[in-house]
Amino acid sequence: MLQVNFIRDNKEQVIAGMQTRNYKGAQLAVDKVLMLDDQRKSTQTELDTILAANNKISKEIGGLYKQGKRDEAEGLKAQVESQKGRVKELEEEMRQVKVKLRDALLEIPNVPHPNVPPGNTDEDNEVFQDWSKDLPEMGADAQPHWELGKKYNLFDFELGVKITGAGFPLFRGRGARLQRGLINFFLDAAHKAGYEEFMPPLLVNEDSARATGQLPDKEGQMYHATKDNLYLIPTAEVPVTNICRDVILNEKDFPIKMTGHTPCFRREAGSYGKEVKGLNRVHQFEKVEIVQVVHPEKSYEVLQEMVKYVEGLLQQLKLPYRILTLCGGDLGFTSALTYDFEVYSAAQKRWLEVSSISNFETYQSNRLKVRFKGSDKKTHLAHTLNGSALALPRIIAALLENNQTAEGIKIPKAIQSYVGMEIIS
RNA sequence: GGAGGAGUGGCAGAGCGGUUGAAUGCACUGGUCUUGAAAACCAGCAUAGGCGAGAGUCUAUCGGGGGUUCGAAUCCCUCCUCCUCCGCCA
Repeated sequence: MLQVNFIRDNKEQVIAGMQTRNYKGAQLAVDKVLMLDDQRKSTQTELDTILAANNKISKEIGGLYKQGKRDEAEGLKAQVESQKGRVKELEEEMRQVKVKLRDALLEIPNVPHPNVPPGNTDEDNEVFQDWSKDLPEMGADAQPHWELGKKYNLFDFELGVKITGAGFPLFRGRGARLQRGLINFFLDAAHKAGYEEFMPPLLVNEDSARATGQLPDKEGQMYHATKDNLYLIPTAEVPVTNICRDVILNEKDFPIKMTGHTPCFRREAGSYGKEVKGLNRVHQFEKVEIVQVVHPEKSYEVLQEMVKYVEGLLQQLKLPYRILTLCGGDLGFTSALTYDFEVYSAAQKRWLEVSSISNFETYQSNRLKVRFKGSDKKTHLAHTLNGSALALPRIIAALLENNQTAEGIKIPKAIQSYVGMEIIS
């Protein structure tokens, strides 16, 4: 979430940003935050005044007892005692106003970067780099990946249903090896690019889920192990970013580059139809995530670097891709600027999103409390960024569909040594 | 899962009801000294929030939450984490 003081100092900018996102009632939401903050301040001022007086008297009582002046001490005791009711009231008021303020702040989205194009839906996203000119033509007999998976026995949705339910694919044989090879390929690439590799826990506690913003906003998106009150991670972003929670860094620690492969669990409640056919949308999938925590002055430079990095991966895989700048209406609530990567799925004749790279500026770090000591010796919030590099199912879908030939599915050179095959036939 | 012990500043470690936001040591930062460094010496060194132009000042925080008390790091309850022993187990 945004800092109250930032909202106070940049009120017009915050409201304008909310309008870019087609947020209704921006002015009202912002005024509510400021009003609640004023209320918080005045309550604290009153409370602090009483507490200061009480503390002072209590110290005097200590002195009086030492001198044996019991009667005087008793009188002062009564004086403090008389304030207790009011203190309780104010403390309760404080608690309530803080909760209200937090809730109001959660309603305020991040301020979009000036480069964010206006617009309402994914139709309005700006194609910032496009390879659509030489899209592969597969012919009428081209098969979608779910047919190819069946044909070559790479994955089995029916068995996934039997074991768990819809949306839990079972990879087998060469399909499983293809996936494992790709994961290793992505992890090795991240390692070469200077990211530290992590294998984090796949269940997280409430604090972690709250810090990266899954709670309370996206509660329904996560699987919840209620007995232990733990959540299955919807992305490695959650455990990996939480490494830096409540940490005060030194400027020389930047940039912090982290990566990790994890399964991701998403309930995707309400999804159905063609959009979710095959591997297009599933409840459990593999993903390699990259996360950076950087100095605020560097974050947009780093965002470009991350885009270039993901671009490099797709080029090595020889997949036709395009990069989109998300418009105001499609931009994630917590992001200031997001680039989506889509690969072309030749048999389905559609673009599939495989990566989303975002700069959250301080929006995430404010909740995480990731700070650093600047050269001015003060603490400041760091900027956080993350992106998929990459999500597996749709990459696999596109690889299978685009590389199908009469002889079989050709494995791109870059990953042959990882997969241990040149062709799936 | 059962029994016992413990959680204090970046680290180590005192304090166990009264001016203790917290001794001391180490680390760190600045200074003196030195050709430079080390050593020695001097000074500084938590986070968040309120008030204030600022100097500053007040409040909260000694694993988390709650309670007792005029007053809690110190007493009580509860939860969490770590250590030791037993049980179970890939």
